[in-house]
Amino acid sequence: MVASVAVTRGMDRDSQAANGLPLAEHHLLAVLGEGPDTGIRPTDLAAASTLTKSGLTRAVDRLESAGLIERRECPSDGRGQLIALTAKGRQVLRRAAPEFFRAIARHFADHLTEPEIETITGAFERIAAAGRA
Amino acid sequence: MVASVAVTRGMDRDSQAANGLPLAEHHLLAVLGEGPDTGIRPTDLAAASTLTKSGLTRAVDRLESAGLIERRECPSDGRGQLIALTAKGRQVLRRAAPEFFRAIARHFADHLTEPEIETITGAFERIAAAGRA
DNA sequence: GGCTGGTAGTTGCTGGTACAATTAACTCGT
DNA sequence: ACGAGTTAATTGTACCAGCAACTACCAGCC
Repeated sequence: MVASVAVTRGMDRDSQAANGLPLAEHHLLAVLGEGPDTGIRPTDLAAASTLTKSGLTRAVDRLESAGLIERRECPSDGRGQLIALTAKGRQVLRRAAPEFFRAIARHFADHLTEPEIETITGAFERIAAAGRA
Repeated sequence: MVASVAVTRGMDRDSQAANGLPLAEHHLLAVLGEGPDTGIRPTDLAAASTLTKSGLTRAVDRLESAGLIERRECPSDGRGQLIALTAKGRQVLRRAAPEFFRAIARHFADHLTEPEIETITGAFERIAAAGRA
């Protein structure tokens, strides 16, 4: 717990310094960047992030006001929507990526050996999946 | 990040259900329970927890109002103080411990193998130490 | 077709946390 | 012994997150 908070806080500081975005919001952009261009459903985005549905709503509000993402209507479900990166959002993400990876190294990966990283990645993927269940 | 938030949130729910205390506060009691009976300095307690100094001040306020800990004057430093468990706090901690360990198992350890736990414990201890530096 | 049960997303509200500035007390050099 | 600089803890402020209640929409059954 202590370690994860230390890493998260360090990354959050760096993220804010680099592009003004809190870590959670940068992470949303990153998830969107890896998804289909048509966008991702808010519920799925919440599950892939560290936020609940309500927290996601506000984060999406902020990012939308900043012009980094947009809400689109969902063709298959009148209640739902699709969240997608704007061109600006894509650019911000691309420019921030190098520093983001350096931050991961500084706060996390540099303290570990290669086999440790393998182990941790696999184990935590399993835990995250269990949390979604 | 996603995994650690999932674990933390699950544990927090369980902790609140078990004894009405948020995870962060239960953790403070646990740290105090393992320290010397004379108490621990707030700054050290903050470093051993997930809180900053200011967050710690409020958490200590709450736990003190609840009668679980007490602030004592620090004999060696007039500015400082020593935070120590009260008898009631010690009792609450003891009663909550079994369920707390079950929660760790449910949300974390049960998903992992023994060697994975070894690896992760060592690695994260290192990261936590780096975060304190 | 209409009704019942369930799901998607939003909003009012409350509480916790961090940051920065503040006060009080310690330490070291002269 | 005194003053400059540092450290311990608190507080004012602003923000972010979650829960629970709400609205709008979908799906399946009679």
